[in-house]
Amino acid sequence: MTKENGESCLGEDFSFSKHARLLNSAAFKKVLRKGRRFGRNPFFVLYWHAHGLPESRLGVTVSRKVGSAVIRNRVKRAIREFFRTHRHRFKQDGDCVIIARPRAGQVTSAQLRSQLDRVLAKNMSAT
RNA sequence: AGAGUGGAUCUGGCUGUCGCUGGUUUUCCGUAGUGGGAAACGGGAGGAAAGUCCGGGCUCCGCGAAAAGGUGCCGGGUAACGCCCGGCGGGGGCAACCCUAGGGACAGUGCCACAGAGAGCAAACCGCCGAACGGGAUUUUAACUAAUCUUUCGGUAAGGGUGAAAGGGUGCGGUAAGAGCGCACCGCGUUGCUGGUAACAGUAGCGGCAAGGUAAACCCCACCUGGAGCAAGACCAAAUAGGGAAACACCGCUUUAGCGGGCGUUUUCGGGUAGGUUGCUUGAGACACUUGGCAACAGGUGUACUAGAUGAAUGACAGCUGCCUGAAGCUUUGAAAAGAGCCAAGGAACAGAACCCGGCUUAUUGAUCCACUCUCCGU
RNA sequence: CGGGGCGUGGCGCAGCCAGGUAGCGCACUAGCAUGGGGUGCUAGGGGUCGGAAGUUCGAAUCUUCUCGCCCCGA
Repeated sequence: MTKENGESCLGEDFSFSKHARLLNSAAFKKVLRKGRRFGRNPFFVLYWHAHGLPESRLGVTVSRKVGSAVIRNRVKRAIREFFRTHRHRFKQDGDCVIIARPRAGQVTSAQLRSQLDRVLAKNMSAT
């Protein structure tokens, strides 16, 4: 745990194991109720809740309104890939929940990544 | 060469970097035990994984019948089926071939709107024909002579008209006019014979139109089905609240023993939520060869083990290269029409396992192979 | 993943089981009553019943397939 933690602080580790994910319904509810909405655009809504642990975690919600099972899988993979590669830009001591809105199912993966980049650049500096 | 029919298979490949997930091996940390981390190796979506329309396995509940529901030409296959195969009947196509919920309407009940004279033990509106005689009208005649119309009674299902459907069709005879009234052929029903396991087909005799449609209306007949579903079920088991039992302390009754109460404290028990483990992937299986069978399929031998996630993995990026379309231009064959090659650029669908099988249905890109039919040309 | 329900004018609903005329309320248009508006009265327009096949003489209704929406089971 301690070794891996030191690497992640340097921003060189691109792994994304189970420790970095929200794994049950209670964790999601905690972030959505007690956390704060810090970013929003027509494709996503982002929530943040500080938990005190040294490692940041991610939860992704894609409802059935986004599209079929193939489209939902594509959106989830794009969001997780972005979190994995841009993890150093997120704050390290909290949980993040990204909810995809219905328009996210109508664009390509590259467009999803650029939209996430814009919403993160705009809102992380403000916080 | 063109047009078409049926069936089968596949759903691009290779390399690199960064990731996810389960398995095996090694190793590190920690523990009474369960465990946590790292590295290496080799696995990781489909023909429909979909819709959930059927049939099963598996699990729990129930176990007497009935009700309710389903299936429906015949024979076979199958664990079973509403599926598949082979036949029969009907319909379509020049043909290869395709489509077909296809039992029963003399067991019973219901419905057939509108239109039409009549619509379910049928019916006479216009017609056609005959008779009655008397009255009237018109024409005609030497003459109430003849004809037509009108009235009444009767015959008729040929023709018209209505309708989805009007109680067989065509032809000849027959008749006052007509009619299965008679005859021939077709159709229908029925009895036999022949072929076939059967559905049914063929054929002979008889009957004489008696028997309209609708059962995806109720229904009858034959056969089948208990209900729910892996979020089934089994096991482990926090925090909080609540329940049972015991002990201590307290209160009431009582001389004590003891009995009762329930505020409190401690211990303990079982149920059970979050959560976890299991069910969970080796199977009525797949592939190859072979035997039987027209076939579906069945038997035998051999080979390999081939996804198991659970806020839910199977991905992202880059390069090279096959496949398809291919503007303009260039090269080339050719008299021309047109064809071939190079090439920018673009395209590659439908879609994501959730306990597992067998089917059906629906969505869909491109390619390859096999068999067959028709038309044209050449030999 | 599994189990149920609903699609009918602009909106909310009948009609479907038992097949032949698509109707009700609000809304819309026009006229009348009023000095004008509201209100009231009269008249009218607008849907082939989510889509496609089939059964039937005939389908919103019966059967099959399909599309969309909603609800329930942690």
